Amino acid sequence: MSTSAPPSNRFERRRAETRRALIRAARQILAETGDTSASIQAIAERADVGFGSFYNHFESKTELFEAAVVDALEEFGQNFDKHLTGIDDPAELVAAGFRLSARLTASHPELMQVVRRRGLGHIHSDNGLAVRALRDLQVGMASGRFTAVDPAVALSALGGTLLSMVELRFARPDLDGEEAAVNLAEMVLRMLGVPPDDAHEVARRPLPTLD
Amino acid sequence: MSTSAPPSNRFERRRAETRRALIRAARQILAETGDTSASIQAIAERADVGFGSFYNHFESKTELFEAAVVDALEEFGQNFDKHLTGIDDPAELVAAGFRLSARLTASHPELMQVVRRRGLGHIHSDNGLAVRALRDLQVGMASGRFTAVDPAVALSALGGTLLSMVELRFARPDLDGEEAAVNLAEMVLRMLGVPPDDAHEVARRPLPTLD
DNA sequence: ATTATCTATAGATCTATAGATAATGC
DNA sequence: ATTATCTATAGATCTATAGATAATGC
Repeated sequence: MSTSAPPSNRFERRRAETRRALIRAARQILAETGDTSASIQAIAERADVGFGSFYNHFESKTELFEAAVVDALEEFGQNFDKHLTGIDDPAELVAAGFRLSARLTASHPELMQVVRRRGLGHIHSDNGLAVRALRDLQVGMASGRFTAVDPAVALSALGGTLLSMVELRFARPDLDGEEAAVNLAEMVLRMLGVPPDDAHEVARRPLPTLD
Repeated sequence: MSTSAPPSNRFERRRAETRRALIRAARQILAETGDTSASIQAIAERADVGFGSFYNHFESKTELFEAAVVDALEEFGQNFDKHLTGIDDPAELVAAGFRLSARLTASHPELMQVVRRRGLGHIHSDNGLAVRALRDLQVGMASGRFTAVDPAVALSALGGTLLSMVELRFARPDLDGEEAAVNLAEMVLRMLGVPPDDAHEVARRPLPTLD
């Protein structure tokens, strides 16, 4: 579904482009105000697409906005894949994920505003990011790096703190974002059962360069 | 504002009742679907109030829904006041707050659905609950019970985990709620810097009876 | 020939207000 | 006499669709 075959001909490419334009417009609206009451007409105009085209792709506004959220979460996950591959230690992975997310609020504010406003409801859904996080948590618990608890509980705690950090970045832009991220990462590691000294050190390891 | 003078005469009482009915209807809608696109007419009907009355109290739907969220958070805070007074240890207070919140999802689902859907954006606002939490965190950091960090960071972490626990209760009703709350409370205490042994014990102290 | 997009529009719905009605204060 | 509620409604806006247009496949 997220990895459907690349569009083979010009027809399908154009169709895909129209769909993308609508989703992009929906994402902008979610990021700017989070208010989904904009008319379909206004959305189509923003996407620079004919009004009727909307109905070639979506049955309702709700469906469009939901697709835009899933799309954003997928892109968020791809950033993790891109920048954090090769980190084996689950604890280091969690810390790096926090710090990466903090940086993304600056470099990709539109994307992260969508995560901020709609992420909570997807913590336990089967999107790629949640699935990967769950797997990393389970690896960490199996190896003893993390204290064992119900995986759903650990995932909740991790997702909740991540979202609250994103919220913090946007609500308090006056604070030093890197410092807040490191502090929160350290706290989250302690929460997961990493000894305080260890948590302090791991949270401050150099990050892989994020171009 | 939240503690305005009690309505002196029948006029004001009736006026207040109309306003309450509208807010109650808005809260129901927020709890049921979170979809704020219901028409003002539909909301007025649900509140069993004349359509035009809406404009005597609110200028827009946004204003009404915002008032409903503030109202819900206030009620959430009152539950803390009612059930958790007399607990002096900040760590115990945090743990008891988590367990109380978990129980409230069962006993007051409508209230807690609103907290779930709209709480994140109010973690750093000046509602009563956030202010109290901030104070308790600062007390705990001053006394050394908690590890000192920027209060806004601590508040984020606390609020985020609390909200994710509420999310977990609704998303995974199959899990044992009391157990999940205790586990999360223990994790949060570790996160705040309470030594693991302590955290384990404090999270399991008997709660004050919650009638 | 097929398919998506686009324009135009009918009909439904919604918002905001005006003016009538009902209830209370003084 | 005052004030809030209620009913009715004008005008604006929105949704969903029908039919024309444009672009590509075969």
